[in-house]
Amino acid sequence: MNSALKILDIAERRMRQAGYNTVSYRDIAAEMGLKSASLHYHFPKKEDLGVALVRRYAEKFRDQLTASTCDTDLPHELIKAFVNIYANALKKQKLLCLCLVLAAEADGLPSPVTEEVKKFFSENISWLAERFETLNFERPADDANTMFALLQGAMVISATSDGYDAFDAAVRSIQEKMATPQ
Amino acid sequence: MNSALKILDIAERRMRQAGYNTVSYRDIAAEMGLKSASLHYHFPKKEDLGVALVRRYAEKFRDQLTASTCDTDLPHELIKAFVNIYANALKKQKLLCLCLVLAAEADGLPSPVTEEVKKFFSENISWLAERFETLNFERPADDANTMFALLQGAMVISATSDGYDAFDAAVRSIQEKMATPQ
DNA sequence: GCAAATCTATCTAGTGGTAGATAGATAACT
DNA sequence: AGTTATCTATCTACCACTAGATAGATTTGC
Repeated sequence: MNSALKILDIAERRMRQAGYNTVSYRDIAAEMGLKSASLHYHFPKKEDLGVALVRRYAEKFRDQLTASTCDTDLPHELIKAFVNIYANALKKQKLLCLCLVLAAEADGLPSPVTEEVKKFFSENISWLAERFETLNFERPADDANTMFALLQGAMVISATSDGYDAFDAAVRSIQEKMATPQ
Repeated sequence: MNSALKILDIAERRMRQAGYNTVSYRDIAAEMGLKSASLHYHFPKKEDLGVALVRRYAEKFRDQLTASTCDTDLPHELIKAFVNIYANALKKQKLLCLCLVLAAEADGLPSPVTEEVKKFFSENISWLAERFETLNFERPADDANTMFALLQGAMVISATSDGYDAFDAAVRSIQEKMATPQ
């Protein structure tokens, strides 16, 4: 019953560490104490697992966006809340954004997976743009793209760094420039 | 003689499209009209190929930084020149930064490869920081990290996008905010 | 100057291992 | 009894990598 969930949990963690192609049914099964064939019962093809993974990830992300911390009229607070979603994942779980990792190997992915990743990006950038618009930013769409891109970039750079200096520096600078839109 | 170069060219292109683990000696050899075994003469282990690839990439990047377009005292021009290095790769070759792709799957890479990627990032951010410093930016180090992270993020997002709207939007916004540091 | 030795770059052939995936049996729960 | 979930066993395809041979170019020694 919760085997499917467990598979998703393990697959997500591993993919966020090393990418889509490095993760194998064998390894996931071994960590669960199952045989790799059993995983195909839950996710017939790896592509199915990939799609399910991104869909669940997008859903969890949506939940975080509707959480209390994002419900503010202060630009500074909103930006901080959004940044913290990724900052927490990076520093506490030491994991990158699933969709960032997948997008980096987009051409090597089954196209249904790439499609889901694409949706995740456009959905989140749109969400940010809408919020910026209600906060009367001058260029809400551009700023949303900038904010989102900056976070993804700061994450991927810190994947090979020892600490989080690069991430913090990148974020610090943008927070100052964006929190005062006028 | 230039087989090694050809291998590097093909491997770089393929890795920048689909990541390290998706690229195989077999596929590279097939494209060259050779047998995969022959590739091991030039690069004994895949790890050797990976390291050589990042080193050559870093070198080519260094050359672009010392090119005439980057030799300017106008913040606006410098930023534009730096942005164009990646914008050109993305739009003309439809390729992401090699190190971005590799960093996204860092935990699945041989550690010598990850080390080279790390060097590439720190080297380029340092270069930017130094230039920003001579241009009297208020926070040169932070701005360098922001600039670099933003570009990497904008690239990875546009890997799954149809056009370059997201990339252009992200870059447009940062250019305005950074070109007027005071 | 010629012969021997070495180097370069490729080949054929094969190793052991891992990938995702399938078929069919079996167990467990309801 | 039927559904759910896992098993065993197997398949085909691919992976990185190695051994050993070969043909041609280059270098070395006499």
